[in-house]
Amino acid sequence: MKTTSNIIEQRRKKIAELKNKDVNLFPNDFAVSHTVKNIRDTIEDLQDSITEDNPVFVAAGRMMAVNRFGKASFIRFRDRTGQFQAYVRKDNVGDEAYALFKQLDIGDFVGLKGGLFKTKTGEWTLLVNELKLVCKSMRPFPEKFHGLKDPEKRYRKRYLDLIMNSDVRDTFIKRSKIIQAIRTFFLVRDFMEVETPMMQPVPGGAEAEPFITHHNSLGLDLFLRIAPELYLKRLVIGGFERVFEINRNFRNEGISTRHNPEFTMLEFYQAYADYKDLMNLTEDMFSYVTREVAGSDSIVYQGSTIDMGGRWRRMTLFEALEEIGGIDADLLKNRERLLDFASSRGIVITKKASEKIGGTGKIITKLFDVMVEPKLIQPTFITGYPVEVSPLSRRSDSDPAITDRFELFIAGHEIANGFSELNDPDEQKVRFLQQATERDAGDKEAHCMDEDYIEALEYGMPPTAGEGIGIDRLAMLFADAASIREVILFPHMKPAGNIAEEASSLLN
RNA sequence: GGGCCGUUAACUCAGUUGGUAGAGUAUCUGCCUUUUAAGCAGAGAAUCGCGCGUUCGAGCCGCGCACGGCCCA
Repeated sequence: MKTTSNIIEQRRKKIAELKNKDVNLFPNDFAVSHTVKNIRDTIEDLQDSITEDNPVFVAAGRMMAVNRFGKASFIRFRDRTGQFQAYVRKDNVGDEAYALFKQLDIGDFVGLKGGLFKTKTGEWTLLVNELKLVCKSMRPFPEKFHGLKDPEKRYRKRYLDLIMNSDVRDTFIKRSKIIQAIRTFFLVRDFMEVETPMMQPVPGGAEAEPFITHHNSLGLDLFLRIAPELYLKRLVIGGFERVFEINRNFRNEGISTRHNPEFTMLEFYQAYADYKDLMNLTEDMFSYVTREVAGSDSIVYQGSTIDMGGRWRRMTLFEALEEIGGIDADLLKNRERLLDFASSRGIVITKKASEKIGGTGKIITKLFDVMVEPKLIQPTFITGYPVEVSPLSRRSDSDPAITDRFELFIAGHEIANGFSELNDPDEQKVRFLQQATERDAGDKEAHCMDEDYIEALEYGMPPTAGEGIGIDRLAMLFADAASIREVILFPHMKPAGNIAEEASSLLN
């Protein structure tokens, strides 16, 4: 315990007085029969026929503001459906209840019963006949006008952020709606929602460094999943031809405005489809979600209007590099010139990518990240990814150097990644071995060999296409949020001092 | 990992050249039965993120650390 503030002491004292008067500060028997929305809907429906006696409402909520006038007061209270004003008069609620009411604070929960009237200024207001304390708050709330702004406090005490900042509330309501819309979209298309392991003996399905955990009784190290991909494809092999999962992935990498170590991913797989089908499906899905969530075909993100309806531009990686990145086509075929070009632009190519013998895939995708990606504001599918950066994708029939794969970019962010699945077990094995070589060379993000997955493929996976979509980044788009922390309820933070100490002593 | 910025009352923020800390809101007391950032009168409230240093003297200058934000890797 660090600070005991004067303001909290005062409140504690008041609480002690209430207890002495046998006031139950935390009752659990107040029966709520109306929400604020019910009240507003009734006003909408009945209008002029409303009197102070009829109809009568019983509502409850947190007191957000109080204007006291001696023997009468206005309060504003809030429930999950909205905020409403109530008027508490001593001669209406009685001396005893009004005396109790005078002891209450902003932040307390109250139960209210009464009819409706219109104030001088024309605002419909609950005329309280009965008032009960439903829950006492022991701490002072942030100031009503400026609210809670300090980002560190907002993230650490998200509950206060949600109470004080309505735009934050709206963001998370929106996020929930996005996920529900996606779920509906898939369910009506005969996809089945599944859950696959979060703890995996071999981490796979993506190129990333995993978190390691340990199972005591099995004496076994396990990895928090970096992707569900290989398990979802096992389900396709098992006969679930259309599956999707919306769940958390964990990647042991830095934290930034676009990265949280745990993040939410949608992955879905459809048998007898290819990557082109999925591009069409993605357009349909985004168009549907946008209409459901934003109520139109477009959204505004960081000042740009983004058209989410209709069909989107499709171009290959090389086309994008030439046309948008302004890179000469001949350059793209020459490894040394590519490296020179990158260094002349101050683009750092990692050692493992530049030293690697053979393909130029990693150099090219890096150039793309820097020179093209930020410019892809309107939704754009990029296709033609090199085989070496796509270890799980099916090789293109027309060009053996590339795969049947796309990525989707919106507002300069990678939003989705999809491809026709590699279902030839022997080739998959060769690809894994290639990755293993890179792993041995020090690339911690290279894909792991997964023998069990190869065996599964050997039983036969029908032609299938699959896709992953970052839900957090999607939520950022709809919420017009510049940072991923604004769309994750409890983003990861370093523990604040004493919490870290307490946690370590807990383990010892 | 690097650069820049921030951390002062419950909240939002000021704080001059280095001279023992200010406002608004919130809180407390009194008045007030149609307010809505209510009003009037009064009062209380600060380990200036933490540590070390410089100095007669540090919120302010220096060094280190912690946490956070933005940008870069």
